[in-house]
Amino acid sequence: MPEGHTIHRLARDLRRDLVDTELEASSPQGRFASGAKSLDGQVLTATEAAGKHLFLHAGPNLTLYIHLGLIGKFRRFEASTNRGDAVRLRFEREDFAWSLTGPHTCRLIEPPEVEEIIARLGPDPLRRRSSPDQFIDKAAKSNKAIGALLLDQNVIAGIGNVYRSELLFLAGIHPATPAKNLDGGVVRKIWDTTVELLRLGVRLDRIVTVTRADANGTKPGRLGPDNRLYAYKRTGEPCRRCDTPIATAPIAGRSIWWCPRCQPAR
DNA sequence: GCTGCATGATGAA
DNA sequence: TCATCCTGCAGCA
Repeated sequence: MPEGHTIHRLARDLRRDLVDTELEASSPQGRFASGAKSLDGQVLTATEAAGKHLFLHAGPNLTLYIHLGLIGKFRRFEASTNRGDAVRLRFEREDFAWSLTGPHTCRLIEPPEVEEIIARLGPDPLRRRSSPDQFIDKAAKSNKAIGALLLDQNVIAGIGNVYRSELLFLAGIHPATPAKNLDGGVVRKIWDTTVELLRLGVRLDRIVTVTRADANGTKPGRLGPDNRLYAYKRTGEPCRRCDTPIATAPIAGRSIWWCPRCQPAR
């Protein structure tokens, strides 16, 4: 589930649940035993998300750095449903627990590394002061397909495989279009849409891109599991706007989906 | 029960 | 570009 919206939502939920409290940390599965031991008893001071990277600050020089990767999850369980198994890190409370499974990265780092990680990311549409300028500049100079560029975290941080298909659908751009062929205004518009969609994703805690108009008046939050997206994984199904079958092909090593009519090749 | 895939990133080739 | 890592679960026998 992890694109940028997931991580920012986690930062928010973990902040509400755990900031200013003493952590009760353990590593049931054992792979983070020493880290959990270091965190145990520390007070969580702040949480922070940058792109798909999550930072839990426990004091001025101790930060837990988590990247969920493709299959990682960080979930909140009621105490009664709290299960062990593959849990890399658990924060236990009286009534609930946060359980981290399958993360790509989970380790303790110090402030300089936090800065390095954030510095090498492209602008994150969900961070307050981020500006699209760098993204627009890089796009203007890139020979890469826009479908590939949107996945490059050094160019724009937080977009994943679902959002890249959906953003290009909404922009009416064929995913194989070289980024530098796109007008700056078009790229800026992609950014604006990304801000909008990621924010909605944080609020709903799920990816929804279909607009009200295309959902026949149904509120996006009420859309069923099969009508929240325009293109992603809809191979052969009719486009929600023009009924043309959705196409797919690999770009940057992963499948992308588009509507051949709404997003014609140029 | 087993296989393969998944909203990701990396290091080797 | 490809294999690899991490886990869970849909789809299949």
